Amino acid sequence: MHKYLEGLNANQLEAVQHIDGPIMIVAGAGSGKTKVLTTRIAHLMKNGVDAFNILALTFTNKAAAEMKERVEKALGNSEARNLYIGTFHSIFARLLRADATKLGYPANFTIYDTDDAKGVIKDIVKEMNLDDKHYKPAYIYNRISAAKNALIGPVEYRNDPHIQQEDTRGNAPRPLMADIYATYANRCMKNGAMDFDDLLYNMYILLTKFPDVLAKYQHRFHYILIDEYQDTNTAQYAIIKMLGARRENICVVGDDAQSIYSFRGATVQNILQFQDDYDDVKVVKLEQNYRSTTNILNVANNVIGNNQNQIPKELWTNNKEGDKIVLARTMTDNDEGRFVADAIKEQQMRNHYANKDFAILYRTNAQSRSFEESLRRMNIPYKLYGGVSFYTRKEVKDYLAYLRLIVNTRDEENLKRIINVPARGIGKTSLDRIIVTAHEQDKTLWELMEHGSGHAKIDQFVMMIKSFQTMLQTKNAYDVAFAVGKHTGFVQELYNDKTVEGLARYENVQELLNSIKEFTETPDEEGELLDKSLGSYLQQVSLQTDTENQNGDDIDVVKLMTIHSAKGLEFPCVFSVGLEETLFPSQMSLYDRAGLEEERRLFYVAITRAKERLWVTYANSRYRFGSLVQNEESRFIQEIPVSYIDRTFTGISNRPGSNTPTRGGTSFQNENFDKVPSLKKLADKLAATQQAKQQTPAYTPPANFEGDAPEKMEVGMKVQHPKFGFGTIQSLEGGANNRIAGIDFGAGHGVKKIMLNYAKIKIVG
DNA sequence: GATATGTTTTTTTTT
DNA sequence: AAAACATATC
Repeated sequence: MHKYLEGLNANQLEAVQHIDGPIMIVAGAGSGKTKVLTTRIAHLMKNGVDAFNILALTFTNKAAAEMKERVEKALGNSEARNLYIGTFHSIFARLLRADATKLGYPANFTIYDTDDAKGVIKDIVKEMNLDDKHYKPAYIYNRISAAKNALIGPVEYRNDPHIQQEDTRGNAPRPLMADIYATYANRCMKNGAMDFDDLLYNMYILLTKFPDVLAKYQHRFHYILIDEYQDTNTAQYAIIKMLGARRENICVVGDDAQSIYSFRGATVQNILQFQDDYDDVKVVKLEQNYRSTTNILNVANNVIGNNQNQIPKELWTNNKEGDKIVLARTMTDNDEGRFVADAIKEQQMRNHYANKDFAILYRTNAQSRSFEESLRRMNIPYKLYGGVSFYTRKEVKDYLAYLRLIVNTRDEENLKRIINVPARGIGKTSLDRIIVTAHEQDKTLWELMEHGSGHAKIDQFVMMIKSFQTMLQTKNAYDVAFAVGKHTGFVQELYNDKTVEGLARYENVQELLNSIKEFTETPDEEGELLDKSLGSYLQQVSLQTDTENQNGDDIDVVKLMTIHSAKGLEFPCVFSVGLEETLFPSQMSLYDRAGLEEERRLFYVAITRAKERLWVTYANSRYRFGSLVQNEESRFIQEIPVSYIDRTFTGISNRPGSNTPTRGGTSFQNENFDKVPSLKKLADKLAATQQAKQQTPAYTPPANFEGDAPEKMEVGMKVQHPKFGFGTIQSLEGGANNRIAGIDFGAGHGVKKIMLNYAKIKIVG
């Protein structure tokens, strides 16, 4: 047997050695899925398949990079670099470059991220004179996104009676949705830009409308492999089907129990029905788990057993039993943070774990705060994955906007973004005038400005951008980017800002420049001259999320991330935190079975990331939107059989910084919890305060309302405000010309800081 | 046109 | 609580 096939179990071997015809690999968590995929690719190549004829699609760049690396290792040569391995989005972006002009886009089209797209929608809503409180850009974006992922274009959208009903019925009708969608699609094309969903949708359109293009790729890709097939949406499904129709050498790998992306249009039906899509589908189940202890796996199996819809399978392991899992309940989110940091320290002392052996997994990015604080306090190094991405920081987006504009001047969004950054005297009024004229003449902003605008500062700006464009042909991405930073004054301005935030911004821009430099300095591989142009750089950076490329695997730090970003990863010790109703499961998911089952699958994913030790934690109360809220424990807690639980901790131990007393350390029966108000009491209290609010009569200001002079005010005085009504002065601060009073207006408005120079305040007693 | 101040919104999850 | 946004003032 070949060396690369050693160490595979019977089922894995069967999956690897199947060469022609459709195959579905149902791979449970930790069953060696990536190993099978990579070995199968190596096996195909050992059997004479050319790397150029293999297409492998993943969901993250990280997964793609790992796959490429492991194939290379298995092969022992550099042939793997010719493989088409990448995310759906990056591979399709690459393929679309070649034929974008057929669809009316420039070859160097811009890729809009979510913020860019929402910005365009916001502009459109404004232009149509609609209320953006009702036509919320985020809502519209999601709706358009869902349509595209279901292959519903603007025309189909308008003509679909069911969709029209959704948009026009109900208590919040949005009858102009179809118009906005159509305008948005037009605007994007005019801007020469595609959003994330367009990369899929337009790929589908390209293959459907141009049979020669379809034929080209059908002949190129003899073997297609799809990772995480349970997370594919309708558009991805249709494209795969078309690309693979000629040979049907399609290999899909997935686990219906880990389907957690339905909000992105993913439909688990794709994997459930794969066997109906093709004749003679070979099905291989990988049910042996090599990752987790028996206890952890049993917990996972029990939890997921509460779901109704699933492919029957039995995940088992030969691994040792391991410790029971630790269930911990704390008073507040801060206590939860402290508990986790303490537990990490304790494990490091007792069992000699390194920092990088720990992961803290949460439902929402906003939960990271308390863990960051506690880890920092205990000097435990950590790294945050996801959240506000490096590439969505304002200064980075501004810099990239310059670069994108230079490559694609059709794009108004990026032009508008930086035309006055740094300030060069082209303000809102001038800009609005150009926008109106351009739209009247059906031209892009750039077309209008290009040949002289009659506005000296704008002409100067145009000349500058043009000078950068001349560099595109001869200079690499870094040289152009550097020149842009220098000649626009952009970098200088950030450098001059010596505030803490300004310093951070300057550093971020330097980091961006470094990454561009790194891009241009990647050595050419033999026989292949890599494209180091700015256009090439922008293409890949637009699809980069910084969960990747920050080679975090090597550094010894605790990792903090959402469960979604943890998919596909594993850690010796895992903390699954925030198991509270309305948080996990999320509030949004509580009302239908499908939503709840997806949350449960998410919990399943969290549990199955753990190899050796697992903690499940939750807090009685936590800050949300700046105010303290009480939560019940998650229903998922009840689904963990008590026999696997080591309930060693409730409450928070008695240590400095904690104001929660504990008796006898960490006992299960802790009296603190008797003091937690019952749900009933809370509900009553809530109702009472709401009633109080309603009983406060609406206040209407008297006519001819005149205020008194600021210097007359004193603490304790009863005063009257035209909007807030009667109140009492609680505090006074600021100098003679800038007096600020803290005034308590009672139940309706509470305490407000009022600037006495501007507000009219009348003394009434 | 830029800056300062006040008001509103944000939280699912990501390519 | 923080950020994004909108309005007012210079």
